[in-house]
Amino acid sequence: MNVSFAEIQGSSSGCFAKGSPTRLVLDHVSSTWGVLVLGTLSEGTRRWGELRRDLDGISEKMLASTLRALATDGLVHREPLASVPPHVEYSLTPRGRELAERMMPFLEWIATNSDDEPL
Amino acid sequence: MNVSFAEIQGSSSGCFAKGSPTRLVLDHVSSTWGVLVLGTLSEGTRRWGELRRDLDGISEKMLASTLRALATDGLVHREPLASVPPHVEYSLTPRGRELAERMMPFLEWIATNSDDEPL
DNA sequence: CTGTATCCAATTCGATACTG
DNA sequence: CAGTATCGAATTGGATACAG
Repeated sequence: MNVSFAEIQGSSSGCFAKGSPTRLVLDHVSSTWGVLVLGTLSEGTRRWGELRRDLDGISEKMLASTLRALATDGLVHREPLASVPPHVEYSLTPRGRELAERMMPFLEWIATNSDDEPL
Repeated sequence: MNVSFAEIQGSSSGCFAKGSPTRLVLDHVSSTWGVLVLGTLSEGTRRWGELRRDLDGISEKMLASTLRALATDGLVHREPLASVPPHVEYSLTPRGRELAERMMPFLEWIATNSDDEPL
């Protein structure tokens, strides 16, 4: 391993500590829907209704709060279109794309190693 | 991005779907304490009491259930030592180490990009 | 020392209904 | 279409006490 966990933690004194900004982002991103929203948006821009369909099983409440959290963290961009009927488009910010890229190898490993492996 | 989210999802038909083994592991690993336990164990073997001290703020209940979940997933190895007083050592399995390695770039990015960045 | 059991508070989440 | 408001159910999480 080229970077140790201790080094990461030490890099900003008590990072991942309860209440730290780092920890907040970690919580947002590592939540069930956070991961799936970021993954879906990594495919491209989506409208509210599309996200709701793609993320099968998500409630409107969770979709709203997940998007708001990620937008606040500067990972997701919200673009309201001045049209009738109203449309809003969601996409990853450059930061969001960076994060999503680093998340993929991780998700890929889980997908290929956790769907049937015995123990 | 070299691997798309859609490809990952499609790779095992409905992976990350609610109730799938993949989703279970994702939930365990992406929980607050799951990440921190894996990170700490990536530093080396730890005893129960050491983990409790290192993971400041964790309750015995959460430590127990997190360790049990990760052990069930085959990511953490539990080694009871036949001694008095009793000792138990926890360490990452080979699979756990693989996962931890893939988690590090991700954690590193959050640590360096989310501790002060404005927006 | 290493846990398990229990109780209780706090939070999360989903379903539904409703607004701009 | 794109949300917000509200309520209740379910889950999570912590503190404490206790057992092997």
